[in-house]
Amino acid sequence: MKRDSRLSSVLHALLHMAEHDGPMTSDVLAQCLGANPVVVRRTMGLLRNAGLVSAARGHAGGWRIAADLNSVNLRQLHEALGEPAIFAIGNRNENPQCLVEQSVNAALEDAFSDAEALLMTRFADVTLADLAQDFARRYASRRDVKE
Amino acid sequence: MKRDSRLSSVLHALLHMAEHDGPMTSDVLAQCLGANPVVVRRTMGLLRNAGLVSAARGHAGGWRIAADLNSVNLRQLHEALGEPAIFAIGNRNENPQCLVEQSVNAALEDAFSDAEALLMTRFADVTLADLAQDFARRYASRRDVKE
DNA sequence: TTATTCGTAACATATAAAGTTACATGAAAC
DNA sequence: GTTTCATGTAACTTTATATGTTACGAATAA
Ligand code: FES
Ligand code: FES
Repeated sequence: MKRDSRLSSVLHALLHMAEHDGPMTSDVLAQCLGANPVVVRRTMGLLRNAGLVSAARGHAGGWRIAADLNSVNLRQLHEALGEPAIFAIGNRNENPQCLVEQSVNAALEDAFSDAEALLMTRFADVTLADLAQDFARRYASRRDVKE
Repeated sequence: MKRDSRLSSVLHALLHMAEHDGPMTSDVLAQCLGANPVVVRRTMGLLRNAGLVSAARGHAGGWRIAADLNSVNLRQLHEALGEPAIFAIGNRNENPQCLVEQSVNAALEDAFSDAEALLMTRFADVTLADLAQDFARRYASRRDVKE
């Protein structure tokens, strides 16, 4: 299965934007991510719909963050992306008449929903500001190594 | 992404086999699951490699469970299937030089590995015997409704 | 008026799960 | 021993979905 990497992508883009003055264009972000500008627009458009970023057209246009880094967490971003399916493993048949399949599905769904709940809790706990700080720490320690 | 439904499939097959005397052929299981006999052989073959089922060829051949229902849990089955990827969401680039991406990946992997650990714990807690019992309960309560 | 940039539809490609065909191998029935 | 039944597997096809690409319209500033 091909994994959905949009959350990773938008995080990368947002952190890049956080470290950058002024708007960044889809083309620049796409080059940064090793992705396609249209895909960037498509994906960032979802964040725009959620009010997390704003877009401006024309000269000196592009994307900028429209929220406080402290107030945006990973869960919000996941939601802004439409809450895509988290698991690559699933039930064969979601609406089985067969009682055996019902038992199987119930057991699996129990386990998966617990794991999903934990993941969402972890996501809610990490803000863009946290990531920016982690980046700053990594940046500083790399400079230490160089010196 | 297309979700991997093999765990669900083999559980369905195993419970069916648990309720059934004698071996069951790939064709019968496939019909039960609404799947393909070759896919059944392919998938059950992994369980055979793990010693969980045995296969016999020729007349009166087929698959049978080769372990105590109490001693087989969902985690073992997941492992027997080759521990396929659990998440449909992932990092864009697993080996980034970019420090921003490193921060993003680290944060996401933290959250995902916690969720995966919880899922594996839940899986380890559910045995085939548990599922068979749950099935028996559902079967009984359906008969109650009918009467 | 021109250059730039987003917005979006339509189509193309890539990847992986599941399905399918084909045939070899082995075991029981006759 | 020959036939029938069943697994074992390789090779290929289909299907689903994420991502990429092309094309063009709309808005905005130089
Ligand atoms: S921050 Fe732009 S390439 Fe990673
Ligand atoms: S148990 Fe065979 S169809 Fe569900």
